[in-house]
Amino acid sequence: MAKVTLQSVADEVGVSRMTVSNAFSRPDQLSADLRTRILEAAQKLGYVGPDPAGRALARGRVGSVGLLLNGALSEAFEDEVSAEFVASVADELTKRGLALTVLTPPKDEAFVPARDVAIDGALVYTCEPLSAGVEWLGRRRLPVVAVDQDLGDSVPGVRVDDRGGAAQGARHLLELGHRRIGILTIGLVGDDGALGASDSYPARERMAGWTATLSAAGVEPVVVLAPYQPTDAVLQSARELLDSGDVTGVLCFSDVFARAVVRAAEERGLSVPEDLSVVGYDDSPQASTGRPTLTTVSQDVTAKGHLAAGMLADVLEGRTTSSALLPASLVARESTGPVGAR
Amino acid sequence: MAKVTLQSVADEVGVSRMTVSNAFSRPDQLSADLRTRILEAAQKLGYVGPDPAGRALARGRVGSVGLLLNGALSEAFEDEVSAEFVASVADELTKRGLALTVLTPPKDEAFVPARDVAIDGALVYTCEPLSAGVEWLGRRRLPVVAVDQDLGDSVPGVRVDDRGGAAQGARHLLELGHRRIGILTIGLVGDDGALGASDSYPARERMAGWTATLSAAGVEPVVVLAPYQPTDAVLQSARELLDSGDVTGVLCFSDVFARAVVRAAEERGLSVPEDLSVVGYDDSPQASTGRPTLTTVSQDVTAKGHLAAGMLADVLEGRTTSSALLPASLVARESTGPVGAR
DNA sequence: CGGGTGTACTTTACCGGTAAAGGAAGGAGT
DNA sequence: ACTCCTTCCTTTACCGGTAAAGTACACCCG
Repeated sequence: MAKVTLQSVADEVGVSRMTVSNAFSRPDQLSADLRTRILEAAQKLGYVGPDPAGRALARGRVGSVGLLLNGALSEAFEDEVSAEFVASVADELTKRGLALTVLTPPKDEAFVPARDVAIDGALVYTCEPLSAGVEWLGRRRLPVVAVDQDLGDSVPGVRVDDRGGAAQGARHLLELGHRRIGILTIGLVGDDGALGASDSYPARERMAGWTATLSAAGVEPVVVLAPYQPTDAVLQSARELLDSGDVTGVLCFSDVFARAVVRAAEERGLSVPEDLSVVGYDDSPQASTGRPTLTTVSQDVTAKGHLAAGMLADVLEGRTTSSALLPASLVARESTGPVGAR
Repeated sequence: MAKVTLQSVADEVGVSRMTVSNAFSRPDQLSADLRTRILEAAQKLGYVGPDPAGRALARGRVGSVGLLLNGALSEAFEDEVSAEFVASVADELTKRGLALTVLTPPKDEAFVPARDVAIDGALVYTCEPLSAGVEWLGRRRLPVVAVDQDLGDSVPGVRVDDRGGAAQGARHLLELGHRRIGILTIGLVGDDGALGASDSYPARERMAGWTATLSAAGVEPVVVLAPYQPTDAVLQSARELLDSGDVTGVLCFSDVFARAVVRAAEERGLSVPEDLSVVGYDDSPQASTGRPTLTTVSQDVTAKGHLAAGMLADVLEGRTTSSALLPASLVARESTGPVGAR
């Protein structure tokens, strides 16, 4: 079967190639009658519609944007909050006539998604700013929207008021009378296998929010780092935190971390919140599902996704956009209570 | 800044366009020395590398494959098991030099991802077979690999032995002495809002495995349907199941369903597994994390993703492939026990 | 009846690459 | 010295579309 192109349909009907193109892409440019005939001929020949690759080249737009994620892709998808974000991004993009292409970290030099995949722009989601992927996107001069991250003033972004959210969590513990407070935040596994502080936007901002609030009250927190994964490593860090200081309250980087702290507390015969108050972060589904339900900092992830995707779509349509800062709010649940309640 | 193309670099160096193309894409076709000069000139002019869109048209291959998901995208991403699958697919594809483009269900006729996005092939993941997306992929004659689904003999696929897995779950309960058994499986919300049986491959096969095994033992199960989402609707169905029959064991379509059953049981003052045994499905993280840990049916989702992606990549490279059936195995944990243990 | 305004197509001129065949020059083998 | 490879670069011939400007004819109006 010879390949079916616009031209073959044009020949069949006896019109110009351009007219067939219009029949599919700009119906208002030809008479309804001719359009019908063209569509029928196309059907007969088995022509499905304009080839996206050819169209992309001619139009100069591909119709798909990239999503650049950090290292382990599985992390992003397995985390309920990230997953929700990705879903809402895809959702909004579809509305705007764009598809979503996942830009994974390259396995080797031969194929680098951020360099080799046809996209019109990209969303950069919690990558460390120095990521090679970000650099390629820049070299290609692709429009980029940063999410939960600061890529400089020239790159518009959507960020959450992580500092403010963290501050609310800290204030909450202070108001409950806690003075010996621990922080379980995220660390990056370095080359030597040891954990170092993460300089990602959320890590930095949340830490800033916590420490600023606590030190204003004269409280010096005990800080312990935990890796993003796996579960037992997180649990290990949680144990470490409980053992290293006699804390009555813990501020966590995520709800997963908070759950680990709760578990470590139970191992030690401590009840939450009677003996230990725990504040999570993200308000992921498990915050309200498990027991005790977690006091946590909530953000509207869906709105974040819609907004980020919309911003990128706007930029691609030639509109100008400016960065946005979304609010975060404390949700008090069962995992926190007055100090010394028992 | 004028657009920088292969040609402009060629002019700068004084070689043919083709040579510059080779410098980037086929280094073995020119001398190392010339290649260096070309790369330097490219750098100087700000030429990043061959434009993916142009390359796609010329090569006839785009370098990206689609992933067609069912209705709500958020479902796929929020489910830990699906997320893991997607991650492993993306992982394997990257190794094979392919990117992953998410084909969302269209919001309107104007933009239909499965029709309008440039891809070389697609993975179809648990879509109801009659999905419009699948049809478009067929019309475009794109290579497709089906996952957890039967798209006919002409479409290669990766499936899990859901029937066998379900049978193991059922046999497990029978061996523990259970004779009054309930099944909480998935239903589709129909147009009228009522739940109907799902005819998806996993739903059909698991049900077949359960009922075949149970009826061979002379047990007639109580079957209740639950929607995939949201949590409280699932819980409602779980309550219904417990109320509608005096069962001592329940076989569930997923671990989420199983958790709902456990919760409904607790509401009624029943302990798991003393008063009620519950079998989940999928062995998702929450099966081993929460309490009680869930007896469930495990499958190697990562292997499934790698395999499916690899099969598609093989097809694109001209190799022939045949469908695969992966094993499923029962993992006995705390949520099941001998009938009448108390 | 001349001129302005649509409507409906066609023409022209690209979009940015790559595969495969073509040639020219240098070296090895006999 | 002649032939046969190789190596390295160039030539030719597309890949499948679209934007924008051009042409032709019909219609409306004063």
